[in-house]
Amino acid sequence: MPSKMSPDLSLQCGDCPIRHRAVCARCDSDELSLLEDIKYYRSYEAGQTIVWSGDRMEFVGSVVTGIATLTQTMEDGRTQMVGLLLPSDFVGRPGRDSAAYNVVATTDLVMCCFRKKPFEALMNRTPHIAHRLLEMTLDELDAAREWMLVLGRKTAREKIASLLSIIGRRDASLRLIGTVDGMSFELPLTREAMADYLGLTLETVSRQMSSLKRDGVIELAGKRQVSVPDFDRLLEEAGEDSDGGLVA
Amino acid sequence: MPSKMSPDLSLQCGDCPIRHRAVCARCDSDELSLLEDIKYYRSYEAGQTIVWSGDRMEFVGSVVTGIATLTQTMEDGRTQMVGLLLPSDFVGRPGRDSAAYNVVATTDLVMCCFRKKPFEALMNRTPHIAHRLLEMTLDELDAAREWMLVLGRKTAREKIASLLSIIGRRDASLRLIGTVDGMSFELPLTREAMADYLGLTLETVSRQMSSLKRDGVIELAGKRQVSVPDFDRLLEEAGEDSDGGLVA
DNA sequence: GCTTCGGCTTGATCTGGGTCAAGGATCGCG
DNA sequence: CGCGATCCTTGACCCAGATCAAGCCGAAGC
Repeated sequence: MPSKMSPDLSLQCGDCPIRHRAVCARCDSDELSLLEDIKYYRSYEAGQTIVWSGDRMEFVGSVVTGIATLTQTMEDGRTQMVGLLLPSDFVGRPGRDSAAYNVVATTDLVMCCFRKKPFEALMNRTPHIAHRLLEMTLDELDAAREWMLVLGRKTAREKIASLLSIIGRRDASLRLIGTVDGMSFELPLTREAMADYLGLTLETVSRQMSSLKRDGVIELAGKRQVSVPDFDRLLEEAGEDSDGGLVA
Repeated sequence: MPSKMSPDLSLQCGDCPIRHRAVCARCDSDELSLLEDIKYYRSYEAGQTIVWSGDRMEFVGSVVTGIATLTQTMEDGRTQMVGLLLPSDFVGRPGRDSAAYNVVATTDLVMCCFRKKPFEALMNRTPHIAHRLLEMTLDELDAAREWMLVLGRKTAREKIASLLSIIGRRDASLRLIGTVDGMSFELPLTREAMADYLGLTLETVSRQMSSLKRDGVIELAGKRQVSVPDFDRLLEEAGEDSDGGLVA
């Protein structure tokens, strides 16, 4: 999960096209080369489950390209997404040996993985990395709690607007674009995945998307390409005061 | 937030009646005495706000007695509880200088506080403590995500049952009682606070409590004293498979 | 070109939980 | 002992969003 507070200061890891948020900005090249030694890449196809909740997880790592989601499921099939992983986000629970959620690739996905044992050893030897990991976990916790407010107290329309603002903001920061008025991005989720994120049904998601479009809050080119003529308007629809909002 | 996975292994800190979950089990007495040097106690009255979201927070610490909550509020007053702090729970965000949520004492409360700067310094010098802090944050993250499923996908009745099962379980573990059938505990929350935790209204909470009582899932002595004749039945009502459930 | 299929939209209807409103129980206090 | 005050319960009604159902659209395959 993203952070508004901690910009991505981390060093480039070898030939990875993304920067590993797990790697502290203060790490020297020695430490980077240690990371280099234990890393490997893996690709997954859209729809593939990377780990099942409860399974042993033998690596940690970062998303390089593509989108993954963390979901929880009840026996009767109700599912709730509890995390959205975009490029540069970290996956894994150092110190835990099994996954607490299903991790699913929703698009084709490339991950840069580190074998867990050596990574943990490195982490224990390298306070900066441990420190950065705590930072990241606190960021995720903030994001999760922010999401609790969305799930518990917002209307369907506000939920959709909140999700769009988060994805838009995240997309802009990945592309190093300031939040100027008028942004445009590709929605990386199906209506169903959006519904699972928001605790809604896909029909309600669809209706509210149509409604936001009808009211000029967003424009849709096709079903997935979204542009937002006025970001503050979107934030208002999301029930957030136009500055900050996330992580008050 | 509690952990099922990490039992409270930490050493007793000086004269605190609780064990500080922040302190790693492997800490030696030297480290404990360092903690001893920077700690102090504070009391709060029921209803008092300990920190406001966004305010500078100059300490971290543990709840000694009483209950506190973490809440987020929208401008129009809708509020969502995002964390429930029971005795021995840790409060604070090492490395962050301002609070992300309101911290409110819902009963009279005593906290054992550590001044933040020295605590962070100690943490940086003491990998075990840093490690334990990461553990605890991961536990809180699990709890928050578990709660996202509750908020997003459960019915009112399931939400109530989930909350009761969490409080009951937590209470039992504090008192070192195994989850034998037949537990009994004092509800530390008003109906309104329960509603804020569950994303419901207080009327709905009240109705569902009555309904669970009518159906023999719980018994109520007065408004706050709850007994659960059959814990598995409660878990079933909560929509959880009777083992584990939390943190799958 | 036609067919199929997954993803999406839209309509009609139903219902869980919100809202509004009227008390009831328990407590501390003068 | 009566008076608020706080917290809780219960009833009547309503509406946002779920559910059920019927297509639409665009890409892939033949």
